[in-house]
Amino acid sequence: MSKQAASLPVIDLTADTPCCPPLAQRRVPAETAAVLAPAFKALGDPVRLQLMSMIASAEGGEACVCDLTPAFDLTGPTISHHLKTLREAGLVDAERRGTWVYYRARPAILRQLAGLLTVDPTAAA
Amino acid sequence: MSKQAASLPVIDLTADTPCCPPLAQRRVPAETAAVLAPAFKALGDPVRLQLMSMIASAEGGEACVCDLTPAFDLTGPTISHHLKTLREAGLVDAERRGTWVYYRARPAILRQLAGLLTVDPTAAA
DNA sequence: TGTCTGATTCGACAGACGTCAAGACAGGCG
DNA sequence: CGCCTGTCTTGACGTCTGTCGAATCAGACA
Repeated sequence: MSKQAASLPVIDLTADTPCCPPLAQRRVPAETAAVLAPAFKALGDPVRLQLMSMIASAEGGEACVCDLTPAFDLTGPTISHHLKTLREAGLVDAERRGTWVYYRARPAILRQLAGLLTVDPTAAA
Repeated sequence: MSKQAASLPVIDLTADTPCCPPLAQRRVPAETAAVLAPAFKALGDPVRLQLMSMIASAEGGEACVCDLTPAFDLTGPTISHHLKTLREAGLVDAERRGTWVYYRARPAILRQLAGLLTVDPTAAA
């Protein structure tokens, strides 16, 4: 990732984000929207949504790229690109161990997003 | 981007969608991903995320376009375009009453999305 | 009827996105 | 060392997206 920091924010939502009163409870301020929208955007592709699920639901909490790639009818570079998108959105972490690279979900941000979308149970459908 | 459905799917997620065991619990099947990803995608823009919040948190559960538009530094057509995107994603409903058009959130799909992102509280950050 | 206001649609444009092939990089092994 | 396998980066291509101005549609009202 030998790039300048400008293009790769690598959001850290684990800590001081102006987090998550439910979307339907208080109006989301522009700054919060700017921070969280990229995470939703990252989940807004069917392939990435499945990748996210495969990683988050994997045994041991992590998944190897070598297991993810063959699950799709896409080339390796394309999967790698999607994983990079998830990484830059702060949704997953990557770690190289020997030959293989493992991806791990970051539950904190998932909880934030879920909290944002939470709806009062008394609200009608 | 992936495919593009003919034109206006206008997803109805209120009923028979193969809904929502949490993303981290069971791997999301391709069909479910294809149905839900567009909803996340619709929320993946800061303007739409704020629009969604303004609508969902509005008094009476609905918001007039005339109240939404001036909250942004964007033209009317652009706001209208974003609202159309939210509508096509099944996140909101529109209703014209006289001169004004009112938008109303659809809690059911918000609940589905929130459920998908739910994480076991025992999971570490 | 005509006109005014609010909202959407249309047409166009720059920029971003998803995808692939080809190449580069990293680590293991002979 | 060289070679192999797994992963990522680069460069390119076509499509989609966000935005605007202009035109159009829908009601209200005189």
